[in-house]
Amino acid sequence: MHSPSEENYLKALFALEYDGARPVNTNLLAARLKTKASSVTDMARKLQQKKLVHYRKYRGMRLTAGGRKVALDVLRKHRLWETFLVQKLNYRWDEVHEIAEQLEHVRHKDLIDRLDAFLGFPATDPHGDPIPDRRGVLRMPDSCPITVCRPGDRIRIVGLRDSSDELLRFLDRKTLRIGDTLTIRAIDDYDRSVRLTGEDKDITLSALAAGKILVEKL
Amino acid sequence: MHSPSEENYLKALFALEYDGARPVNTNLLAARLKTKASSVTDMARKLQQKKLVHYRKYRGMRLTAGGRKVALDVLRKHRLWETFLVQKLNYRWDEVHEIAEQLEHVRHKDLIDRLDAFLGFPATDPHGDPIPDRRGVLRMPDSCPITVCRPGDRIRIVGLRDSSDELLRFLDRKTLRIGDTLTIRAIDDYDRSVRLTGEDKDITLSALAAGKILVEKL
DNA sequence: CAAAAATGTTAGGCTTGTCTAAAAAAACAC
DNA sequence: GTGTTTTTTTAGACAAGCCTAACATTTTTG
Ligand SMILES: [Mn+2]
Ligand SMILES: [Mn+2]
Ligand SMILES: [Mn+2]
Ligand SMILES: [Mn+2]
Repeated sequence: MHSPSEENYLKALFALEYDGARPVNTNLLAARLKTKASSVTDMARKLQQKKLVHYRKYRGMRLTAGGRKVALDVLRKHRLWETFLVQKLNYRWDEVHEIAEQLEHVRHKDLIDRLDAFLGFPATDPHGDPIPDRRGVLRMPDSCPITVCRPGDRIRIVGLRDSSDELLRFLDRKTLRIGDTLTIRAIDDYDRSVRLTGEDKDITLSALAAGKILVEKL
Repeated sequence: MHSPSEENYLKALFALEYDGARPVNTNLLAARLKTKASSVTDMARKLQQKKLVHYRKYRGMRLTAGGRKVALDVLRKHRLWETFLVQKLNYRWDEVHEIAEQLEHVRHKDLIDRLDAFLGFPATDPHGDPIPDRRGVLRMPDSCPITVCRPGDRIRIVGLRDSSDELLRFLDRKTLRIGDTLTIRAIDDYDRSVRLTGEDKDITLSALAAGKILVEKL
């Protein structure tokens, strides 16, 4: 079907398009995949032949409907395996990405649907990212960064703008987790830093950090 | 470290040595891996360079201590993943081999030890094969084929001579499983076929089938 | 033990995925 | 709009892993 490498390219392509890059530039994809532009060009031609992307020389790539479906299948696998690793094997949320990066390429008829059932059909992965369903439908999160909240708002943390290990460990140090319920106490006029309180916490976040944390208003 | 292909060669080498082939012939390994003799020769040279096998032209291969350890690690992973697939994802025992063939190559510091703990440190896989411990120690099974039993013996099925899908499905049809306790009723003088009874079964096995089933006497 | 058969190795080629360096095209700047 | 800078593609190379066909060695056999 598709090689691990092809799957990685398609998943990266999906992520970049999701973030608004349309079409996706050669160098952008190269940076994301830590590879060289020339390798990306080679893969672009191969994926185009397989009708997984639209590609015109010097004009970048876009996923076709078929390529998008493959990308969503890989994303589903990635996020379900991450959920397994955290919920069942007690990994920390900053340790699972690289393992899932390998597990997402394991291929078998209904392995992933059985894993989904075993995990109780989770809606999101350990980082708060929505898990595509088996048809490839991705729930659009109804959330906003903390930076757009007002003092007095009651909020719940539902996701992150990115899941870099640095951000994840930062949140661990602040004892903030997906699902936490908090109240915005104040936003400082000088540096837009945010003071929040929860159960038994009183936390101050820089505007930089607050901008990475996605919440829903309660 | 080692590529999936190298790991597959080492695991196959271990299995063939375990069955008594020492040294292992090029063609034997080629048949086992469904590849060509010339590919095996190529890999022999590479594994020798990595000091994972001893190899002399025209004389076959033998695992070194290092190669044996790698093979046992892969075997451990294979059997633990098989156990996971059967116990947690409800796969049948004849479906899990090919999936484990992929999962065994996933590499991460203590993934397999965590999986081991999650499964409750199983001693054997779904086919009754012993699971090497983390140091690479493989418990030697104390079992014999049904064919060497005598009428009147009380036995427990503990393993199989091979785990081919055909044998596994044959045993399913006969409602025989690992762990079943049975009594040998008779061995026919004409064709050495065996009649056994258990809980609520009365089964006749050909000598061919009986020779594949490993039991311990109670 | 010499010829024949079986087994194993080498030579050369293919594919996938990667890279560097050179060339081409596009975008930017004045 | 022309020249410069940036981006992208092409050309050519390489490693891994596999293949076929030709050749070499070992084993078997009469
Ligand atoms: Mn991956
Ligand atoms: Mn995630
Ligand atoms: Mn394998
Ligand atoms: Mn097994």
